[in-house]
Order: sequence, then C-alpha cells, then structure tokens
Amino acid sequence: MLDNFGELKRTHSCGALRGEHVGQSVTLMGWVARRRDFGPLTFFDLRDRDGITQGVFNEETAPAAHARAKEVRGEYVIAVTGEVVERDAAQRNPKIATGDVEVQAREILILNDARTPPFQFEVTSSDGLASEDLRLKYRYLDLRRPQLQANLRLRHRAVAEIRRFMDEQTFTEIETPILIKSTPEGARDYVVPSRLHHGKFYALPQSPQLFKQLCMIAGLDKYYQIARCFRDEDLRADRQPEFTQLDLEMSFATPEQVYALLEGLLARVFKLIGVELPLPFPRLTYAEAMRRYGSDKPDLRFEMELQDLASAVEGTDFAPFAAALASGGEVKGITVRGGGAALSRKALDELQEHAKRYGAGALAWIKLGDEATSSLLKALGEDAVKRVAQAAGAENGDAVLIVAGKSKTVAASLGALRNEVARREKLIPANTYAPLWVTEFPMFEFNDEDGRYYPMHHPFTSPLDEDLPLFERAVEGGETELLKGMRAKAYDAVMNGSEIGGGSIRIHRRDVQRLVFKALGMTEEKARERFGFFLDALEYGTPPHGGIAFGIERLVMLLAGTENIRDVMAFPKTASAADLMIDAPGAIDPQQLDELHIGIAKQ
RNA sequence: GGAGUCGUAGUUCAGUUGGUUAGAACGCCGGCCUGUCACGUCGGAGGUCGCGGGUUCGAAUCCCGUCGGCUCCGCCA
Repeated sequence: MLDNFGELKRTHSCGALRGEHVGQSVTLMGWVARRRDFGPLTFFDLRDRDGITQGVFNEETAPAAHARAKEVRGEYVIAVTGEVVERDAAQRNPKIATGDVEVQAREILILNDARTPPFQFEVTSSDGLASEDLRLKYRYLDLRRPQLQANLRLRHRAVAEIRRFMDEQTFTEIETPILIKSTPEGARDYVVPSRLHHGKFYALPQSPQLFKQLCMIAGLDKYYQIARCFRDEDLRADRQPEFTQLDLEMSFATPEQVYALLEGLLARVFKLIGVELPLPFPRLTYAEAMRRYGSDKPDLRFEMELQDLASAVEGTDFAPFAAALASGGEVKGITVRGGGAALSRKALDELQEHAKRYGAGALAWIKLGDEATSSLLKALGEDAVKRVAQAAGAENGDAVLIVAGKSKTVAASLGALRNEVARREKLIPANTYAPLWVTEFPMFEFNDEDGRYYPMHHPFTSPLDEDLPLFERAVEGGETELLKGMRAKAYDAVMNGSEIGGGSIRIHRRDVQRLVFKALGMTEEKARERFGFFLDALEYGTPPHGGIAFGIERLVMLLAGTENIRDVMAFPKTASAADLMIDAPGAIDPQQLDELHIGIAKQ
C-alpha cells in the first residue's frame, strides 16, 4: 500500500543537512539509494539531486515507522520526517556532505514503489557501468547517476552564463524557424514532408546561417541564439544528429572583434569551473597549423611539432621518399621525446596501422637508443639515418616517426599520429586548457573526383581583402588554379584538439557574392533558384557583418572533462541515430502517409 | 559506404584443445543481526550463451549470414 502525498512539505534537500541543523525536525523526500537492515535498526541512504542523507529507523523509538520501513526497497520514493541528530565521531561518514549528521526517523511515507531497476546505476569498483544500449533504453534511470546530473547542471550553468554575457554585450536573442527549406550545400538535411503542399518538403536547419545574416540586413545589429541544429550525417563520439550551438552575428564586425568577444565569453564560462583562460588566445593561420601540427584543430597541450625532413633525404634513391618529393609531396616526421627509443616493435606496428587509416603508405622510424636502429637503415644507410634524426631534432633516447607522400596525407596521418602518441605516452597534462584561433582558412576546397571547387566554410564567407584581386583574376581571367590559394576571413576556435567553434566575416557585397558563385560553378540562374531571397536581400543595404557559431556540447564536454557527447545531453541517440528509449525513428500510419501523399518504395 | 571491437543469469564478467549438470561477483527473494554507510552472515531462485543457418557423434566455443551497442575512416562546421 502506498501512502497519500497530501499536503506534506519537504523542508530540506538530501544534500542540505549539516551540524547546524541538529535538533531540528525535518522532512526529506527522495529515492532509496541503499538500505542496511540490522533487524531492530535500519539505515536508509535517501537520495535526491542534491545528495544523500542517512535516515535511521529504530524499532525502540519509532516502532510503527520501523515496521513500515521494512517494506521499502531500492528506488522507492519515500518521505522521512524526523529529527536531525549529530553522529558520534566514529560514525561520521566523510564521503558524503551530510555525513556528520543523520535523520532519526519518526515517520515514513511510502510515496511510490519501484520495480527493481534493470541495471545498477551506482557504480562500485567491483563492477562496471551497464552496457550503453541498456542504459540508453532506460535513459531516465541512467540519468539518476549523480555524474550525469552534475553534467547537465554544468551545461545549464554554462548556458545561463552565456545568456548573461550576451545580454551584457547588448546582443538580442532571436529565434529563427525550425521548418525551413533545403539547401544542397553542406550536410545532408533532415526533411519534413508538407501536408498542405503536395510533394514538397521542409528541411530542418543545419544552422541558422542565412537567418542570422538576414537579421543583420534587418538592422538588428547584434543577434544571438542558443540554436538547435540538425545534420543527417554519420555520428561520432562528439557528434549527434541534433545538437545545440551558440550562434551569433554582429554588424560592422572585424575578425578581431569576434575574437575579443568570444575570448571574453569563454573566459567567463571557464571561470565556472575555476579555470582562468590565458588571454588573448594564441593564433595560427590555417597554413601554419597544417604545416606545424598536421591539423586545422591542433592540440596545443603538448609540443611534438611536425618536422620537415625533405632536405635531409634530398637526393635519396629510396623510392617512397624520392617519389613523394618528386611529385610535389613531403617527407615529414615527429619526434617522440624521452621514452621514444623504448617503443616496442609492436607499438610501432600499431602506430603504423593508425597512420595508415589516414592514408599513409607506411610509417618509417628511427630509434636513438644505445645505438641507432631504424626501419630505414638498409635503404638509406647509417649516415643518412643520422642526418634525418638530426634534422628532426632527435636526441639520445628519442624516436622519429616518418611519413612520406602527398602533403595532405602526410599532414593527416602525422597529425593523427601526434595525438595518438601523446595519448599513449601520456604527454597530455591533466586539467589544462589550450585554446587558440585558427585563422585564414582557405576559401575553397578542390575536389579531385569531380574537378570542382567547394566552399570550405560556406558560400557566404568573405575572402581576405588582399586576396580579392587574385580572386577576380581567377574567376574573370579564368586562372582557376589561383582559387586554391585564396584565403577567407574564416576562423575556428580550437581547444585541446577539439574544434569548438567556427565562423567568418560574411560577404556583404553583391559583386563579391557573384564571384563566389561563379567560382563554385554556379550559374546566376542556379544561384537565384537556391538563394534568390537572400541575393535580393543583399541588394538592400547590407552592412558588413560576421559572427561565429559555438558547439555547446563540445564546450560542456571540455568543462565536464568527458570524451563523449552523450555525457552532456539528456536524451542522446546511438551511433546509428536511433533513440533506444522511445524507439525512434519509427514507422507511421498508412493514413498519415496518405495525408502527406507519400508512398514508401519497396526495397 | 568501409574497418575494428563487443554481445553468456537482472547487471558486470569468466568459461581451457569442441566433450558430463555453463561458473563468479553484484543485484533480487527469504532468515538472523542495535551503529552500518559497497554492512555482515546463512540459505534460495535465476540461463533462448543476441538471432538464423552450417560443420560435427557432440557447438557458448569452429564456419557463414544477420541484428544491435561502441570506436574510427569516409561523411559532417
């Protein structure tokens, strides 16, 4: 039998009671986390979002309550009324905040019973967390874990701080539509069929990009939004099909103003976890980041920069190196300091496998132990190997890992290897935050397969002013090769090897916009068809403007110190974009399909 | 689209070279216990070895397929 809740008032949370409350009569409500039954004496750990308080039921002093308490099982929801008493010195529990006191129960109400949970969400050292699919199916139970609750509260505090800050900076929070129109640029769209318009579809926004620019054209001057975004692409540990961005845009803004604003904002947010970010953030151009770190989102918590070994191997007849250099590629390496020379054959094989995943043909290595050993010894000879090691800046005890090939492949594989080696060799200091700006991204990416140029950021990104003449020559003069060198006023905010934000100064001039579309091989008609409303808008007095979008989840992941985006979302999806709790996506009624004029094609 | 890895009791896992009745811990149920806090202790229940097929006298174990979780490449600001 359950008890009626009635008018009973909770007086304190389960994390509130301290020595100062001793003697008070209190009523706590919560879940039974654990029960320790000694017959005439029974202890309960009562849990709510604030913490845990021990309740004591004594047969001698409160026989009715004690008898009732016998019926209680794990995760029952109960209300306990009693007196706060101080624990004897030997009975205090330093592991919980309320451990100096306990509640001597007079009365208990069983507000609800509970089935035995399908898994234990209190993790002890002897057994691990239940499998993720089970926890996702019962997400509302998994969320009872204090760690997940703490993450969600941290996320709330971060978002609240962001709103405060943006308000102080006189930004206006503006909501933009969720049901919009598909644009073929960028990611795959999630699509929603229209009932009123046969055969037509809305798309969910990949980001509020065009709307925020329209806000600038409207003269709203400073816009921001904590915006949900949708992208129908494959998932990763830090990627979900729907996610949240701090999206912002400023009129008359330069990149410097965007950097300053965001640095101020991030400094405020990181203060929430007691971290003082070093201001201003260091900057690297895209070209420099790729050259020195092999990545456009380098992890600056450790060194291990890429070393150019081309001159050290110049003139070699070792085919992989010679071929790479002859065809305009590179030979580069990273130097593993300290323990590098102790890397086992197995470890080197694993690292080679890792590098191959990113397109490297092979991984060459040099180990400077008591004597130099190297996979290149036969091919290059001892002198050349030493020369290479020296060029890499390697000293006794170090190892050099070398990749040769196309610049892109060398960067990708060595960049990935740099992270992997740092992780394995424990070169990454804990509780360290290394933010930076990566600037001057290329305007375009050349696709080898179809021979076309694609925007690296999006087609509304402004070129660098000094590259404009180049741009005109490339597009109007037909020197399309020049497009590869064009730089944009585009920038990413990077922290600890994670891209947490990206933005740009936008094109505000119709003539420049026309050049971009032309460079992308888009006819004026095609552009009109896709973005006509926007091109019209550009002609009514568009201020120079720019902004940035920030991944809230990635930011909170850094704040919470977790590697997985599911740890900072209340109801995440699996790697196959399914929700195991509500069993989404699901089929819909034939009737609903009819209404939408949709038929499902047979496989 | 591709690769790796995992799937055995409610949960986390072990399970030898293919061989008798598939084990442990935690949880659950019952008994005992007045100071525990991962209580202790005694007893008990609990299994479609993800699913389907094959090889074999015999399959949790070997093979093929398939489904699902996770991670990565491709993809994605």
